[in-house]
Amino acid sequence: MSSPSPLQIWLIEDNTTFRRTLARVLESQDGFECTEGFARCEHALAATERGLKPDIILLDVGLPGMSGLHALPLLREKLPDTKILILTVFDDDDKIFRAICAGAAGYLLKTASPEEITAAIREVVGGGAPMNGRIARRVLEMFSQFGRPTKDYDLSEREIEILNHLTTGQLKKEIAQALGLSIHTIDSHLRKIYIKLEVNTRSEAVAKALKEKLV
Amino acid sequence: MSSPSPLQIWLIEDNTTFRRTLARVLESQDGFECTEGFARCEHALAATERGLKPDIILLDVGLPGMSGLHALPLLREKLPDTKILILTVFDDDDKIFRAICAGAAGYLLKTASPEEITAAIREVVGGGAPMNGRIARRVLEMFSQFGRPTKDYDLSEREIEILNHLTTGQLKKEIAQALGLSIHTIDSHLRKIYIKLEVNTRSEAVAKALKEKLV
DNA sequence: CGGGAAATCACGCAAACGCGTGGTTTTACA
DNA sequence: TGTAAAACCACGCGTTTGCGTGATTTCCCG
Repeated sequence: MSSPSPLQIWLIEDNTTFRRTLARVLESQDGFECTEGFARCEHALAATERGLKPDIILLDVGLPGMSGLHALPLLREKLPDTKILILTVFDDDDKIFRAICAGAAGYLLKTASPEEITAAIREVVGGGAPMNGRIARRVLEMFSQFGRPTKDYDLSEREIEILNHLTTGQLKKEIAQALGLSIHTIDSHLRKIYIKLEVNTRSEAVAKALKEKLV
Repeated sequence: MSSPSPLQIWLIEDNTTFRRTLARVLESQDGFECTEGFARCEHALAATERGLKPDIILLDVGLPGMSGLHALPLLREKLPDTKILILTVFDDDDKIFRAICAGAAGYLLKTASPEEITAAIREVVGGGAPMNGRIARRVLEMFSQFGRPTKDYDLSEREIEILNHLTTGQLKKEIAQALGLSIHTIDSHLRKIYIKLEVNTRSEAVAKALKEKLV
C-alpha cells in the first residue's frame, strides 16, 4: 500500500547522534523514507529553495543559529503542505503556544520512544495531531483560558446587545435606528454600561468588552 | 496496583443501550468501576448534591433537557477534581470549542472502539488529554488562529502606539500629553489610522485592532 | 541628491458625545 | 399586590470628535 511512494521525512536536529539514530529507526519503517537530515534550520530552508518538498518534518526547537520556532513559520510558508512535528525536550507553555500558533501539526517530546514517534508520524498523515499527553493537557488548559468571561459585570441583555453594536462602530443614532428605539434610550443604556464597566468613553467600553470577552 | 481504590466512572448518555453496553465494557476493565449511569445531566447534577464524586465522567453533548455543553461548567464547579471526557457524535468546531473552553479534559467520538475509550480513560488519569485525531487537528488549527496578525494594514510604529492608547480609552488630549505631542499631531495620526483600517470612528478602530490582534 | 513617506503642528466647523436631571412604562419577583 | 429593576423617553450644556485643508520637518532609499 505504501511501496509506490514512500513518505518523505526530514529531520532538523543538531544532535548528530540522535538525528542519525532516529533516521535509522524511521528508515526501517515500512513506507518511510528519511530523505534529509539537517543540523540547522538554515540548511533546511536552503534545501526548500532547491525545490525539495518532504511530507513530514521533525523539528527540534533548541537549535544553534535560527531557532526551530523562528524557522517554523518560514518552513510553513515554503512548504504549505508539509506537516511539521515538533520534537523537543522543552515543554513550557510559551514554547508550546508559539509552536502551535506558528502552525505545528503536533508536539512530541524527546522522551518519546521510537515506536511513539513512528506512531505519531502515521497519525499526522492520517489527519491527526499527535501530542504528548501532558502537552495535550496543557493545550486544552491554555485553550480554556480563552472562553472565560473573566468578571461578571451584571449587564442586562439589552446592554450586551448595545455593547455589540458599539463594537461595530455604530453611532447612537444608528443603534437607535437598528433597534427601533429613541436615541435617548440608547444614551440611557450606554450610561449604565459605562457605570457597570467602570469606563467613561465608548472606546474604553469596547476595549473592555473585547478584552474580557463580554460580547 | 489498582485493587485498593478502583476508578469511579460516571456515564451521562441518553441512549440506554449504548450506556449499558459501555458500562459493561468499562466494568470488565481492571481497576474501573462504573458507579453511575445517567440519561440526563440533571440527574447527574442531583447526584453531586448527594456528595457523590466520581473520578471520571463520560459526557454526551446531545442530550434531552439540559445539553452536555450547558451541564459541563456546572459539573466542573461541583466536581473540580473530576476529569470530564466528552463522548459524542458531534465534531463541529463550535461544539469542540465550547467543550474545551468549559473545561473538558478530552474529546472522544462515539465511533471510538471500546479499547480506545478505555485507553482514553487511562490516559486522562495519567495526566493526558485524549482526543480523537481529527479533533486534535481541529483544536490546533483553532489555536493557531489566535496568533495570526490576520491582515497587514501597514500601520507605522507611531500609529500602533497611538492605537494602543486608544484601547485604554484615552482622549486625544491625554494621548498628546502622554507622548509629549500636540493634540493636532495625534489627530493627524488618528486620521491615517482610520484610513488604513477603513473605519470612521474611534470605537470601530479599537474593535478592529483588538479583534484582529493588531496591538 | 532628490523624491516620498512619515511625523509633526495648525485652524475651524458641524456632528457626536458624555453627563446631569428629569420622567413613564414594562417586567419580574417576593 | 406591591415594589424594585429594567427598559423606555426627553432636554440642555459643555466637551470631544471627525474631517477638510493647510504647512513644516525629518528621514530613508533609489
